[in-house]
Amino acid sequence: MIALQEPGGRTGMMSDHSGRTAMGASNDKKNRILQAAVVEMAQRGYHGTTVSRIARRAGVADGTLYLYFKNKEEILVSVFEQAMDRFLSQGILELEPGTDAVTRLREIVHLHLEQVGEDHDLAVILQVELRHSRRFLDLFSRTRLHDYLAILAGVVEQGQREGVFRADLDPLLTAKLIFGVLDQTATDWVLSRRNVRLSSRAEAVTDFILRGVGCGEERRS
Amino acid sequence: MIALQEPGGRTGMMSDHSGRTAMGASNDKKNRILQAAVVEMAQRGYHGTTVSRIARRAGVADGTLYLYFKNKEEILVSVFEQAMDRFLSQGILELEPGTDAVTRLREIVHLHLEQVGEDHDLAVILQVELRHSRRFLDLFSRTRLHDYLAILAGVVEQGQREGVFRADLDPLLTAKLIFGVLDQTATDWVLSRRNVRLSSRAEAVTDFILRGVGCGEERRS
Amino acid sequence: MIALQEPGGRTGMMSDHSGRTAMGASNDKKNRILQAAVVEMAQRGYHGTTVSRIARRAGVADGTLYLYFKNKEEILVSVFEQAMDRFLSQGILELEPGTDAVTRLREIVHLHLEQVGEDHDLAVILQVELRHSRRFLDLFSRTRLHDYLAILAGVVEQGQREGVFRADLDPLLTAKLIFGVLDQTATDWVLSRRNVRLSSRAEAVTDFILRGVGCGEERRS
Amino acid sequence: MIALQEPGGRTGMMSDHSGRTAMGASNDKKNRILQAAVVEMAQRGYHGTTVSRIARRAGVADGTLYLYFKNKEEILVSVFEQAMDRFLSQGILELEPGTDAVTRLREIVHLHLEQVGEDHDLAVILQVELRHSRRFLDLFSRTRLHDYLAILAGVVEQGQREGVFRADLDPLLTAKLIFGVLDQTATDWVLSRRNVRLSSRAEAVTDFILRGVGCGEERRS
DNA sequence: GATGAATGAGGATTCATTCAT
DNA sequence: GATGAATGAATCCTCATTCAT
Repeated sequence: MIALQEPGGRTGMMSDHSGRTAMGASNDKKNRILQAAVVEMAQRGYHGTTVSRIARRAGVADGTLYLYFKNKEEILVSVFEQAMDRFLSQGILELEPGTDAVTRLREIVHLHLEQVGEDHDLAVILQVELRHSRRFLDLFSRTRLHDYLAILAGVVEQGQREGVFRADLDPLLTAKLIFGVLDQTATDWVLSRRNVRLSSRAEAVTDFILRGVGCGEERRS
Repeated sequence: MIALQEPGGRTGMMSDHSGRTAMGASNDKKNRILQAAVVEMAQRGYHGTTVSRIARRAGVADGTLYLYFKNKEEILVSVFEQAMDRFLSQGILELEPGTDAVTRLREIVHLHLEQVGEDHDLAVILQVELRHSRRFLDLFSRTRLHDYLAILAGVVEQGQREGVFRADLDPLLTAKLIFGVLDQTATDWVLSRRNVRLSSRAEAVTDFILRGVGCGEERRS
Repeated sequence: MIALQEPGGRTGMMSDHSGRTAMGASNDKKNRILQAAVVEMAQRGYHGTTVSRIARRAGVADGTLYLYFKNKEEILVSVFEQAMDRFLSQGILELEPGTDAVTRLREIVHLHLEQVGEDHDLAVILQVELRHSRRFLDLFSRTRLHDYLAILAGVVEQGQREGVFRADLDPLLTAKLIFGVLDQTATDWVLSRRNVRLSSRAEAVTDFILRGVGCGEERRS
Repeated sequence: MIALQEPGGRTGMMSDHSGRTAMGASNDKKNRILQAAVVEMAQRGYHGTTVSRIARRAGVADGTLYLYFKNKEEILVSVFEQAMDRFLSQGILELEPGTDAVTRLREIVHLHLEQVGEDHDLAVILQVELRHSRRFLDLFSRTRLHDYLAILAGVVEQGQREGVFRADLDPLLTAKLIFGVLDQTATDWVLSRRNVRLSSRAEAVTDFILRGVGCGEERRS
């Protein structure tokens, strides 16, 4: 699992009793660099982020970054991957498939918003910086997002089998629309920066997804 | 065509009867610069776009850009504004409010996708490059997008008054979710670059917005 | 012809009356950069030469170098080519072929040593820095040096036809050995840096080439 | 094999009876470093050679190099000295002076070309890399080369005493010209990299040195 | 003696912006 | 208005050297 340690020197102390200093320290430093890159990128944006600033924030020399990453781009890609990993690994991909489609959808919506809403820096990266170039966006779309959409599409199909979702839906297209709703909600939250929890919108969003805007009368048109 | 404001306010006076030379030429040059910037930005991305390349493509000297724009950023902001203007001005803002909400929504969806799908360069800018930095995203959100969302919210309210949209919807929140669906559809199209027309998805999208994924049975849960 | 102007602002004045300032100035600046590179390279060596130092010596900004040269390497290659051009263009390649082989050989030896001995900075570059890497040495060998050796070999053949050079000599091999004698003489002069003129050794060198070390008795062994 | 001096002077004491471990191992590691440096330098050139690469090739840590050499330059100087030592120690300096001058010259030529032609890596260093900078060239000229030239000059003088070399030759100057011929032959071989043995040219070279290019008729001019 | 992680000075290159013509 | 040569600040990256373990 990829959990970020806190930077700031605390983790250096708590090497338990395992004496695994070598790798522990190395991992620690790499994580400190990544964490510094996250903060820099969230604050200054992808191109405003300089190697020197990351190094300074991480408390290491500029050259040290190159012991852990091939170049600047690799650092930033790692930040993206970490953000995605963190977003996806904590729950969404492991939702037990036993439950019914509606419940699963509800849980996914909740988890999605909860994950994004948990760390504002990572949220900025996920919702803004990650979209930075077509290259990244493509990368993002074709790897992680693809898995995510597959899960959503699976839920749609499950719902169709259970007879609770409309049978005429194209599962993948629908998955993308659902993702659009979630993504827009997250981006709106990142930009508006109100003091509400992002996940507090989960209900309304789920409702929109399940029922749309209509109240049923339109259905026969 | 979109009328671009003159910078500096001077040339705006000498319109019409003065012949097209003075302002016509000026406007022409400025437009050429903007057009060049659009193409460069769509091809190379926001940060890959250099002043020199824009100038070369526009067929003017580097220094000339600074006669029409204060700096590079202003050029790019103008490109964004132009993209938004072009997107919005062609219909959406002028939809006659006489029709019923469902029809209006259907028309908006159709127009949105048609507009974005019309010019691929502008679509890339709108869906990808515009999202690069929080700064631009903020700008985008707070100005033009805001107007757009207001219109969508208005349609939602209209639908509620007409009794065809659920009364418990928050109009603005719902407007954002609708926008999310449209935006995701557009982004997906830009990235996948298939040879389908973007507007061919209008039906499915409208349907999703109006009815959601559920088939009604879930409504009472 | 590639003659170096003097750097130091004198040439800027003497634009005659042609008013060809644009290209004149441009050429002037490029030459100033090249001249500065020559001095830097002679003093600090190939790798001790930095772009900044060249720029400073040339009296221009660092970035200006890149208006005239693609990168640092191109500057240094130009210096080499200039050194070779200057060395070869002034006489050796244009020796009238009417004279007898011995006279021509004598003239070549004299010209070679005179050319190299004329400008110490260029001599250092020619005799030391040019040998800097196999890459340059190869380049040097395969282009300019090749022409030079062909001329020398031609003189050898001429001498053989005239019956004054031994008939059993391989012309090209002999040309290389002659070049070796000249080159070593030049390098020795560059390194020893006595106050003798390099060309003062021309007689002894010619003599060595023509007669070798033996006094004839050895000939029949 | 060439005995390398110990740096720091300490280990030089504990020779022979102490077993081969202490000094043997030390010498071994130092030699491995030098060998690695030779290969790296021949392949990548003087400036392309990094401390890390030498260390990696030698199978030691970067820091270890600094236990045996003060800095990078000292390693490279040692490589040069080793190359020169190896070149000179194997015969040339120990040619028995009993023989006549012509035979000795013939032997020197043969040995020179044989030595250089024996190890291509060392040949590259001797003929190309050593010439990189005036600094190294000076070092080269003033130390080992000086001894070599003295021997050549001695042979010239001997030949003059024996009456087989012309009496009007300046011995040292002549020695340099002879060296020039040998050196050029070696460089040419290194660069052309044909599959001929370098020493196969010994005859032609000796012949050139002894008789020059003339066939005697010119002698009285 | 050995290690190799860490350092940080140094250098090539880009590019937005200016300004003399 | 138009030009484009010139600028120089800014930035990524390399690599010789050190030093705690």
